[in-house]
Amino acid sequence: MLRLHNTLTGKLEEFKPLREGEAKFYYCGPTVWDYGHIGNFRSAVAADILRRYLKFKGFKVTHVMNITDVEDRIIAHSQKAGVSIDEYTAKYIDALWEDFDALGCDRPDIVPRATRHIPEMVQLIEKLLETEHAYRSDGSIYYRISSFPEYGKLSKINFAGNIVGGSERIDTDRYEKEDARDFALWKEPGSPDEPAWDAPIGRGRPGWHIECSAMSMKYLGETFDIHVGGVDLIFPHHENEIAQSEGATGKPFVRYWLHFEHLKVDGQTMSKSKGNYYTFRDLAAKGFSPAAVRYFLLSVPYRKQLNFNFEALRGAEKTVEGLQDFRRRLSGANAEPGFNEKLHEATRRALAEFEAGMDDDLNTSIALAAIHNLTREVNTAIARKQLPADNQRELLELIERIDTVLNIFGKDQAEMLDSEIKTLIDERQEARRRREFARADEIRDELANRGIVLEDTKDGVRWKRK
RNA sequence: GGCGGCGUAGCCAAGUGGUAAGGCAGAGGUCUGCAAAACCUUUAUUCAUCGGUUCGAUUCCGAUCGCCGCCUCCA
Repeated sequence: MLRLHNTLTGKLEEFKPLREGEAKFYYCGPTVWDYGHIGNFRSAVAADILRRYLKFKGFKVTHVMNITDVEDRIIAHSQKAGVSIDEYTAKYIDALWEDFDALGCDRPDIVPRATRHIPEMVQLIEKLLETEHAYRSDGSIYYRISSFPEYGKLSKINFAGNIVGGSERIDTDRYEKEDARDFALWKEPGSPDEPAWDAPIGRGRPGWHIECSAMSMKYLGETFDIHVGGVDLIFPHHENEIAQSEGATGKPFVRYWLHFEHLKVDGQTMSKSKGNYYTFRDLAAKGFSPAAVRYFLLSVPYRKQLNFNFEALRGAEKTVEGLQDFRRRLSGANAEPGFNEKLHEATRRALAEFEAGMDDDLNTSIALAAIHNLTREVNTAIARKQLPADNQRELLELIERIDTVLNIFGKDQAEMLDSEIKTLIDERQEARRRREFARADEIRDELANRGIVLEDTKDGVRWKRK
């Protein structure tokens, strides 16, 4: 039984999809503008884990992910560069998918683009105008928050003692709004050459929030199962999505809201000005493997703030190497026919603990602990040459099954070595046999320089690529 | 000022009203020609601090200190 923490109710709730056996979710992904920092990828990996675990639990999953491409900054920069929005965003989006793939995230089923869904947004705005949830002012269209009494139910922000009260930060330029909280649905272009769309509601461009309401409902229905995103989106973005969608349809918008916590760096906010701002590519350039980054990002439950530093990432690198070595060792072990009840029990227990952890609001820490406990036990059995073939098979199946969710064990290297390297390895074995260790070490160093790491075992030499 | 989250060993951290998971690093050992890997043993009388409730608190309550986020535009 999968239980998820629902921001809407503040409680851990059993996940029951709208339609038996199907799970549909919408992920407010990174904006094109700043997709690359590792905080964004923590969310991306968390969404990936959710998707994969829903599949693990047997749900047919529909995963929609948005990459915002009508942000003001994008418009400003594309204008400055003298290119279209599409031309401007293309390189960011290509890079995003490259990183996404490298991090072992499955591509979402649908990636709608705001720029391709203007008619849907316009339609939604028209509906909101009809129902008096929206009003025109000064060429723009705003959402009337006073028309939606439930406003604030997600973020639980107390507006009474807050915004209207003492804040000096109210934007006094915004006189055209009826209420300071009202937000733009459709914006009049600031200048004639600013990118804008002609529509029955007037020439303009969409406000930020409307795209998610329009696109999520288009692909997932007016009410759908899960909506996820970073905690920073709870207010105002997700609050506004609820207001727009429920205002327009009169139906509940989303049943489960999940929010991913932020990443800190050395206990501090990650920011460019602090010089502690890292992109995934920065880390890759420093020699960290994508698997290590993925492991690090998923090693702590998504609702906990995760503190990044290089010592921790080095730890993740070692851990992932250990897990991948384990899989290789397991599949390469010379197992005798037979079956060991105790190992079978350990295997069964590991799966049960993995699933119990994941069922508890996707507690990956617990899930990983179950795996580590199992690998130690199995390593001991292998070291003692007490791994029967039936257990070996069962264990490999388990790893494969668990890895459909975590995707950290790496692929089995079925790769063949080229003959030159193979000859060198044989030559080294021969040198070792003759106890010409200087020569043997020389060859080992030579291979290491070519990225081949050797390990001598009782069953012969094992190699891996570094 | 309002609201929320967090503070657990050198590092990343899980967790619970009943006496601290897991990983990395460290120490000792086994194995090895040496490595590497793996295995074994070991590493928090203690969970920011101070009070309170309780038979019992890291876990509940209050205060204090520190860190993070939201409360404004843009996303």
